[in-house]
Amino acid sequence: MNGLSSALVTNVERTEFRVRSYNLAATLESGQAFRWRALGGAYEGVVGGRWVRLSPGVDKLHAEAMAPLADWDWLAGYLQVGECLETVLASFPRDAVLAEAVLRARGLRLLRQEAWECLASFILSSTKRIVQIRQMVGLLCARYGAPVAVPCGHAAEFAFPTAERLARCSEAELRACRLGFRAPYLRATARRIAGGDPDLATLGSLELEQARSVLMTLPGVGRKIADCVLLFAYGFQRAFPIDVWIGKALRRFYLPGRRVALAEIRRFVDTHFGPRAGYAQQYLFHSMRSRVFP
DNA sequence: GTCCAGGAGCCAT
DNA sequence: ATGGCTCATGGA
Repeated sequence: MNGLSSALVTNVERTEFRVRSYNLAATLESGQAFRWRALGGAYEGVVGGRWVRLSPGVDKLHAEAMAPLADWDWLAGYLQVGECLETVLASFPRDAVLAEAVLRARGLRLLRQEAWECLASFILSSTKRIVQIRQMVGLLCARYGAPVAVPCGHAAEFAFPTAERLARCSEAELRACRLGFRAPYLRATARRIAGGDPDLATLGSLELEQARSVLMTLPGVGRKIADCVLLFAYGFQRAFPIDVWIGKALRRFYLPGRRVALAEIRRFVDTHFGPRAGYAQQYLFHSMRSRVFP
């Protein structure tokens, strides 16, 4: 190895997070975030404009990122390694369906993502499969994201594009990223966010319902996508996104035998799953997706 | 070909 | 309030 590449390789910094029960694969592949690529047992992605490689260990996660780093708080927060999963599970109601879902995805966690990336990604999510959302997000990043530092010899990586950058895109440029009818939604919302109305940095200090109604003023953001952002970016753990999978699961296992409107499903969810309902939702979602039904 | 995907917005009841 | 229709795109 020559001196140059050696110097660059040493720019990778490493750390470990001690964690009780952390299912990295289930967490990073459960449809919360769309930028992680599996490489063997490891995962590579970009968090907060930094390239990251993660791999699971025994009661720990190994992490790599590029120097210089003042600290690892940004990654610990994203991964929510300080969250006590036992406390979360203890808050769940005793019901057999949820219990099985928890067993099927031991160690699944909720991430705490950057608000704009989460919002923009879920605007793209409507009537798309997760693999296709990943493709759209990947195209946006490659074309409009700022390049980030990567290890020597590593393929180029890009940050998630800022709202300001996407606000300058034409609808045609966004459609060229395969966004389809979501292109005008993303463009219009990017312009709102770039203009500072609403200010995503202050939403977290509002009450859940208040923050939700602000998000729902954005083009392309209805109840479901608002709840995804509230849960995955702001940590409102009562938020309970109901997509087609979750709706199917709730009707089948909790409200069977008759035709049930979405409003009734919401009333059931609010009373049944408790203060960490959103966490329960993620277990149910993962369980439904990883299972074959007759 | 047909069906469906981590929906939203619009319009007619 | 509630129920249908349309909006692109790609994979099974």
